[in-house]
Amino acid sequence: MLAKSTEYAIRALVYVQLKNWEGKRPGVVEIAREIEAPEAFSAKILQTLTRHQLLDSAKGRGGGFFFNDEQTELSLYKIIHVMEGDGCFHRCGFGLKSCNNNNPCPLHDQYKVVRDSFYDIVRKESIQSLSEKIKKGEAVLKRSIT
Amino acid sequence: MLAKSTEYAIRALVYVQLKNWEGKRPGVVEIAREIEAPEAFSAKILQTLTRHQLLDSAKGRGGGFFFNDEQTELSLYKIIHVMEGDGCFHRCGFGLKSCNNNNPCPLHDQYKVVRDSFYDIVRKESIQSLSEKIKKGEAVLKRSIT
DNA sequence: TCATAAAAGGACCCTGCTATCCTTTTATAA
DNA sequence: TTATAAAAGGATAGCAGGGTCCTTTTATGA
Repeated sequence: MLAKSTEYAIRALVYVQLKNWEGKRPGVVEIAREIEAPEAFSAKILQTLTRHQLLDSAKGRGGGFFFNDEQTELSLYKIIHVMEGDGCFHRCGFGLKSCNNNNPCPLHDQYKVVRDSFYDIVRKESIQSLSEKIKKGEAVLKRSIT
Repeated sequence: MLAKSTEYAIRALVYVQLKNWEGKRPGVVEIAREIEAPEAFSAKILQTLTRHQLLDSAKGRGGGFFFNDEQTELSLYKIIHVMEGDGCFHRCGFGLKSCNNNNPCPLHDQYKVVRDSFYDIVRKESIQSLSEKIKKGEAVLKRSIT
């Protein structure tokens, strides 16, 4: 459903949030290791996120990634939008270009329900809400080594 | 959500079903034109479908594609399974390899609902049920020219 | 039996997403 | 003020999915 780069982006941002709450600013190497993503590719993705101002970064010694605006919640929708556009919330499940209520494909109504409920999730959930769950131990960011 | 080739496959099969009901066996050229898909690529997909026996074909003059087993419904699930496997019904929405009820990612429960309801749709709906809708004029197979 | 219409099959190309590498810029601590 | 740690950025490789083309096989109607 989501592109791999988008999945990495979300995992990376959650990790940054968790570290920020500990007063730390992780760098690319650490982030990539912890979210189990390739290092160079993670760097590219973090670059994209900072360029679009979903994230802040500090260069030079002691630098790293962090959220400057601690107030506003960063919804998953915003991240998806930056990483791959929002086509997946509009496209027809059947592949038709002009599928809508007036000109519905045979799957239109059923698919719409699925697509819309996914949309609702990514509007509601945010980097902060996901990070909270992990902090509380209700969820995990990567495979638990056990 | 679905691969392009899977979308073409479903549209092609629906078209074949509609034509079969008229007592006709359409060929690749006609099918590709009517479902608005590239001809050579459609041929590849139809080949895959017949090889997996979701569809029958007759070579030579007067040949074409058709359903031999008129009784059994062909669910969308079967088509998806043949075209791209069923990974999309099991994969974690967050990209984690070992995400499950015991080791949930922060999106696990919400995403599961979406994924499962999509699964239900493709188990219930079939080439026949979609074709019926089009026959009754409740839905369209391609952009209505108007 | 032969010309022809049709599907089957194999080889290949192209594009976009995934991923890597190397250089440049920037900030800081010593 | 200089060595170093870190992100930014550009160029490019790898690969899978999407797509094309050409040859082979098969059936049939004339």
